[in-house]
Amino acid sequence: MASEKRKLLSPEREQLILRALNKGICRIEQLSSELGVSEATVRRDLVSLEEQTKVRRVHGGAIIAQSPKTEPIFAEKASINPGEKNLIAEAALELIHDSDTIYLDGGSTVQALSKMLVRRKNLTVITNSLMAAAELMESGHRLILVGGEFRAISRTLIGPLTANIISALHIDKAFMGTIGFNPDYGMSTTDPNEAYTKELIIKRSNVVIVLADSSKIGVSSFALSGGIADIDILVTDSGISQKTIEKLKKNKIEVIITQQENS
Amino acid sequence: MASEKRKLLSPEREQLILRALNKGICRIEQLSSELGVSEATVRRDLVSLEEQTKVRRVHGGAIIAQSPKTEPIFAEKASINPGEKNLIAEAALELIHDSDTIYLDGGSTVQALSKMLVRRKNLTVITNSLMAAAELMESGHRLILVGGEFRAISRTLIGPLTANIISALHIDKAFMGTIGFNPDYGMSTTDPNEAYTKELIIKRSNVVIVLADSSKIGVSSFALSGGIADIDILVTDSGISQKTIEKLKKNKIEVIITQQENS
DNA sequence: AGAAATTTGCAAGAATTTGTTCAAAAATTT
DNA sequence: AAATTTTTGAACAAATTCTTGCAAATTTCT
Repeated sequence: MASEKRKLLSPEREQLILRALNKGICRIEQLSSELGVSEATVRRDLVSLEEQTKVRRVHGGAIIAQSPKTEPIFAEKASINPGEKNLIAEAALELIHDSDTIYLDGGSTVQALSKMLVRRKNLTVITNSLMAAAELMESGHRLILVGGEFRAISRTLIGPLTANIISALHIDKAFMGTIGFNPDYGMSTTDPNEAYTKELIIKRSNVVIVLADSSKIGVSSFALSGGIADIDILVTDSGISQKTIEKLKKNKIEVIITQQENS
Repeated sequence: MASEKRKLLSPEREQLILRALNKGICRIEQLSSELGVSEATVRRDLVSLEEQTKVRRVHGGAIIAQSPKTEPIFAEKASINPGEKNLIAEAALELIHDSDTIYLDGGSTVQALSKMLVRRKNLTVITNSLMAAAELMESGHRLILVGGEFRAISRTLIGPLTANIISALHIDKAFMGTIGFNPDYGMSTTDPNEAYTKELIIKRSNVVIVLADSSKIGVSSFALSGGIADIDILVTDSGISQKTIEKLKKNKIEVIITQQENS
């Protein structure tokens, strides 16, 4: 779609290459013609990107590396730090009361919360997460899926189509997962379509609650998915720094910190 | 028959092999023809995948290493006579070509069809069935869920909210399951909301294909979910009566009858 | 503008990958 | 248990892709 005649500088090309690679694997020849440079140049860019561990080079092309900017696949992610995630989910559960209308976002922490919802009654649960939906199928709660395009890596429904249903709903409390949480800018995630859906939800919610363990804090990913001003409550663990807490409180964000686990 | 336009890079092949293996396609020869590469190359890929402990090689093919990863997301209820349903699904699969945009309804026969879609490439699959969605999660096809209220008994999304997304879509071929199929009145089902969603889909589809084994024919349920005039093709088994076939042909419905099984 | 530094494109040699062939190994049948 | 068929592993050739050195072009700095 972009055949620019103007010469591109290497940082610009690398950005374009990364964007192309986000859609999957790309071969050298294709990148060369899309960017209008020789294959040798593409190779050099890829070498540079590989040194930054952003890309994995393979014979004939390259694919995005599973770096901190990319999500681990769902199965792995769930097992990284289950104890911490469950503590955060427990704290979040305290915010949910019988007969609430809540939204559950994707992500393993929110997934942990969904497992606990049997302890509440008569909820209306709206979600874009197929994992959460599977969990709640037999729960007896009213369950609404937002619909939209399926994103395999996060097992969520995302993209413009989600707007059709989300705009018809009203949500009391939205429980959001995230890839990165930056106390200055807000939440970020890897996929612009996923970010888009998150922003839609935030607009339709009375209270926005972010569930993020402290390893997410300070991390920035590709696409901004909700600014600091949109967030009402952050639930996290004790790994968060005092400085960050102060900064968030200045932005009127309530910070809930789980108790330290005794090991 | 297979669409082999460009060369695939080894990571792409490995991805496809993993997908195929998840579906039970496990012989070297099958993988070789699916991917359009020689058997030696498939073997080399399998060796690589085995080194990553993603696959276990056996004489004649390979099997996936971690089975309890993707399978138990949505529990599957054992079907009553899977043989007949699979035959119907096989016949329906012949109506689907690479790059089609299709809709998959709920029901076990349509579910059987969804399992076979790995044999097609680059489909856009729209569905309201969580079972079908679970099946297609790793398939590589584009997958769109319609969203809406979840009905536990059928594991489908139904009701007025589904209209928001369905009305934004256009469908080539809709594969519909049903509870009852009456040659005079059409399809019927037990839940009015489910019937409502079925009718929406039928309105947005070029070709409406009903998958119903002969035990459904003549049965009428509570809520009408699609008149005879809306139906283009019926795929069923040889239990259908000649009289019914005549009646349907008068209504311009093509009847596809599966071959009798030899046991 | 001119010079220095960096980047880009090209091409030859090196390295990978892929398909084919064939003997050894494994499974199946007689 | 022997014979037949099938599958596997290894070696080799052909084709593609990668690396590297070098000249031309572009950008940057003074």
